[in-house]
Amino acid sequence: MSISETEFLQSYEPNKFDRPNTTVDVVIYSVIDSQLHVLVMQRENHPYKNAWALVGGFVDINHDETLEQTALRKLQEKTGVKSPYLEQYGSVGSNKRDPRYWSISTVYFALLPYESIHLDIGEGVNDLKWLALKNGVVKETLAFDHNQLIKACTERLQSKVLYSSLPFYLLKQPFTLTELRDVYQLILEEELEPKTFRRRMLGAEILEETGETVQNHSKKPAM
Amino acid sequence: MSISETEFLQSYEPNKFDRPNTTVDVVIYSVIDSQLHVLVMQRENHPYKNAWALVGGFVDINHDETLEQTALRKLQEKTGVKSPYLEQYGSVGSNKRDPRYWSISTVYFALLPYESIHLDIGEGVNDLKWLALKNGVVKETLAFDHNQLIKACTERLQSKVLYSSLPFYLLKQPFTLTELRDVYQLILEEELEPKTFRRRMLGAEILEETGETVQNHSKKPAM
DNA sequence: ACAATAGTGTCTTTTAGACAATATAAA
DNA sequence: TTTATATTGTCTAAAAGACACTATTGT
Repeated sequence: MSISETEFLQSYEPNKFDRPNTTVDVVIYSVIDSQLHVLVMQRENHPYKNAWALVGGFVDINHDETLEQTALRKLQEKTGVKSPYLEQYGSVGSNKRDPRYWSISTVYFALLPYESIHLDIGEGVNDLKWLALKNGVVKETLAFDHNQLIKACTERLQSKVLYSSLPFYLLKQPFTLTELRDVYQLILEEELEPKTFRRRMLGAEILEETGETVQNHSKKPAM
Repeated sequence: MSISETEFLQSYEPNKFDRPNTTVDVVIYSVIDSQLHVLVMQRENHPYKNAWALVGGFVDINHDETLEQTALRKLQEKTGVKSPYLEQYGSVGSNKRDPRYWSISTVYFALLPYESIHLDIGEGVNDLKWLALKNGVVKETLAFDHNQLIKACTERLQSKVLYSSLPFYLLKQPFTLTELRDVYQLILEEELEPKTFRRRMLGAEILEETGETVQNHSKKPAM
């Protein structure tokens, strides 16, 4: 009196149970004019019509093979970048965060050098713009819980930065050690001792000296 | 020629779009006989009928208000524990990981003192058992991608342990510093200098001395 | 007294921080 | 030469590691 797994799968009906909506949102970071920014898009449709929101959208189970592919697809649609630094922050899910329905959003964050970005507004979106981050938050009020998501992602980013190479992904290669230190300082919102910073970076043996020099103001460093 | 948000919401039909199945799985850690263990349940139904799997199940949008509540519900059903240490690892989602359908699992991990657990098999489950962790993995092959999930969670746990108080949640209070050190060593799978360990723990000012002593083998510490 | 384990003293090494000193190139 | 910024030297302070030593209690 039992069926095999094959028989079970053949008769499986996914729509027999109520399920949450599932979306992916991406916090896209870049450095513009010596300030950390996040990309947002203006929604063309309800809910939150005309409000600004994180880059994101529904998981398309007919085209996306994985959650990460949903994130990459959204990111590429808007910025043209195919292989960014992309990391999952985590998921938020509740019956309150989206007025339509019980909703889960899996949140990713991406780090892109500004020079590699070619914005493309695409469908379902009125406009795109960059919002400056100050103290880990943006001033403008965004759709859904997206202000909170930015805050949480930025805290995660800050906590990971000091002993990692994440900020590399915000700069176009090659870069000087001073430029790199500036980016660390932007993210952490605090000063770093130049000497200590160099010691750590060179000690980590991730960097490679190019021999090139820069005629910016005075001397020039390596990468 | 446009409708208001209220009108939009009234006519919203969630089932118009295909959506993934959404589940929550919990990696429940506890220390038994000086070994780190993970709780698994034997599935009563297809798919993977009779195979062992992490404690978990579908998000019930009619009863759960948040994703975390789904995790807490599952955890309480099986262990009776109401307020464990619970943290989200993240989500995995793909069209391959569940033979039924495109599936997202949001993975949590929990730390419980073994003494506070009262196992309850409940419905949909044949049996429950603890699997010992060795080198961050369990020997037995589990359903779905659950072996990978345990591995990933354990790595996360290891990376967070050293400068945190997480292992406190695996011990029943009060405990001795030696017991605490043993737990750190179990998780990290390496020896810790007793002197250095005491310095750090007492320096962190999270612990409180009880004055009590233990007649275990010889002398006795504080908490 | 001895064995076993808890806990301390203290020396060495490593790492971070502070900050003065030097180097280079543009104006 | 002056100025601005990059880069180094070096002293100090804090933390981690090593390891021998002392303390307590059951046998």
